[in-house]
Amino acid sequence: MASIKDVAAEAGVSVATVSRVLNGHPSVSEDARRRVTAAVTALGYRPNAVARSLRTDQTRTLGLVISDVLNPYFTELARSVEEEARALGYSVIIGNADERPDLQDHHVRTLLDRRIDGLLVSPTDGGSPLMLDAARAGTPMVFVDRWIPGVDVPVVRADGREAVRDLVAHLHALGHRRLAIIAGPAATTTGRERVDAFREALADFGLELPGAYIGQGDFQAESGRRVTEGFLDLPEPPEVVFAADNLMVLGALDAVRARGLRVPDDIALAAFDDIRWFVHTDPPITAIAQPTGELGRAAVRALIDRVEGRTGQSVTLPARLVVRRSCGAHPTAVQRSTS
Amino acid sequence: MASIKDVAAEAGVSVATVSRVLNGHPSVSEDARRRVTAAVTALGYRPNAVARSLRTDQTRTLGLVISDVLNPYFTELARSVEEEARALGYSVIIGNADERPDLQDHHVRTLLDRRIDGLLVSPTDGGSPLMLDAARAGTPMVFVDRWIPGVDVPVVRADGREAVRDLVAHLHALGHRRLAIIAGPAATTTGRERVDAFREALADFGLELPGAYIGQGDFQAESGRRVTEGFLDLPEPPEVVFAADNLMVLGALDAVRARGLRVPDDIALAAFDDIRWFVHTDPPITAIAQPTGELGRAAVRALIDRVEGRTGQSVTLPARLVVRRSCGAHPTAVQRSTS
DNA sequence: CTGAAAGCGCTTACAG
DNA sequence: CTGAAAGCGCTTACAG
Repeated sequence: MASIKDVAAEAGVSVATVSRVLNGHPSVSEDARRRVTAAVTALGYRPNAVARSLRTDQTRTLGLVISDVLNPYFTELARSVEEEARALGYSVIIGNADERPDLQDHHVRTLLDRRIDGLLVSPTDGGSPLMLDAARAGTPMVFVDRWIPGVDVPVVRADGREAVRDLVAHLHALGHRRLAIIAGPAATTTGRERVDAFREALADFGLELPGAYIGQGDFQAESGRRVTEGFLDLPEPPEVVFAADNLMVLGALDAVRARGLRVPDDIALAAFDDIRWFVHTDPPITAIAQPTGELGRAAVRALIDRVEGRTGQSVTLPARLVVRRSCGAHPTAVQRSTS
Repeated sequence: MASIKDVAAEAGVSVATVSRVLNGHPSVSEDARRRVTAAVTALGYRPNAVARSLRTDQTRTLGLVISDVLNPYFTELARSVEEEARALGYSVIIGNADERPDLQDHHVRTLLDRRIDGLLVSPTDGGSPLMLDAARAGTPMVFVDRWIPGVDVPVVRADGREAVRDLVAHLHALGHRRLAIIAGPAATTTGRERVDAFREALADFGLELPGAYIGQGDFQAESGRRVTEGFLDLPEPPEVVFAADNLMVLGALDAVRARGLRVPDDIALAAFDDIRWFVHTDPPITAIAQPTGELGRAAVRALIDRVEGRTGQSVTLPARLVVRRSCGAHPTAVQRSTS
């Protein structure tokens, strides 16, 4: 592969001059610029980003560590992150933690070794020493969706409190009183917050959230199935199961189907995170939708602000309830969205 | 951030010795090794992968350019690719082309500039000069799922011919005679092959595939909707619509639903690529499943073979039909899978 | 406007 | 077993 030296030789100038025209430096004669450009195309020269990074101490690359690529929510997040980053002149390298702290650490380490300019993380756990150290050491960092309390890092996320309250109001209006939740891992903020929001909303309606109605999931489909089976085995099963993410509701659906039960007649279902398929499931699933694209873009902007020395801000956007049929027929007054 | 010099100073040895212990070189005294290790942990030193890459001319990184991250098929492919690569000591950087040739080129260029060791591509089109040049210039490369004819690059893919024939047999047995297809872009191999396989299978049953029954899609949901609307507007609409990927069938479902029609009573639906949600759609969707994980792993092995100087082989794995209810009730004899 | 030279952080023959 | 030194491909003050 042709190097800058080859280009310099071909153009009859020094490598310094080649570098200057490559980087659009103003003080280069028109003649030199023309010859360099010609040499570049003649040789099919492409600058070596590795060498450039070593020299400039910047990679124009952002790292994104997501909890699970198989989850459409994160996939959409990743897409908007890459899009915004690209628009701002950065590349992004994605690491998939698969909800495993060890894998998460592996990716953080790899990304740090590659000297990415900034790190976007949706932590799978309470934070490993590695990640905490990186944050303290001053690596530009921003948390998206999930975050780690007590660390001085901006957080970009959706607040689902209002939407969860709307959901509970909807369920209550439909006559449901025994509501259960499939929670995410307690080590994650979203795992805890969604249960808290649910519990508080229930309290507003004079309802309780008994321990038996809190199933411990891990944001993966299989745990949704397991927890739902447990609910169905209860002497008094819940009337509604609210899954804290879109994968666990898939598992819940599997479990309900395996028992030959029907939704919403025998049991109602709802989920956090909305995906396109929910319109076409049997029945269409009521869900809480996050402004995913906006979150991704805001996170990138906050991170790049930090990378470039500005102060990146935390951002919290509201989530919203999308009512469908999985919780039962409902008065049109409550209806926020039909599809 | 501490550099190798700092470690050398701290350990009281030369940078050469530090490098040797870092790379597990045998000829280092036990004493030196101990002091270096101690210095490394004391300083929290992490080797700079950028510098190492520049020096060794290898990045231990593979590039993966997929057609669409929002498509669960590619997401699963990406996951298995990363997994296998990691097991073999490589990282992977994913580029999402969003089915756009220009974006694909952008990512190929970026990846090449970063001097990735090898490139895995699922081309969105017939191949840009950039990609063709890279292949000719000897960049280790492997095509997955889709490929470009006439280029000397191994191809790892699924052959859906048998499964498509099984699908047509299934449809024929159910009494369907007017079968239509939503095709992928003619510029992609999968866009063409699936139509060909469909046409051939129809011919085996004495059926034709009229031009009006071939809708031109682009592998995205919206095109599935548009094409399906066109089919429904036909004086004689098809009895079955077969979508060449899982996103377009989503659009088809949207279109059918918008007209108030029912599947399979009014129109039958089937798709290429199986996803977990198909079990829970209304009705469950009959699909052709690819051995996605296997494809990803085989592609990585073939690519790493090339990277490391061995001859990476092309691999073709069979796809299989998964019968559900979207094409109508069916004799259990034909049934390959229920869920 | 232009070039010679230093240096980014590593690895690796080459000597000893 | 160990170190001095060269060099990977760039960028960028410094002189001119």
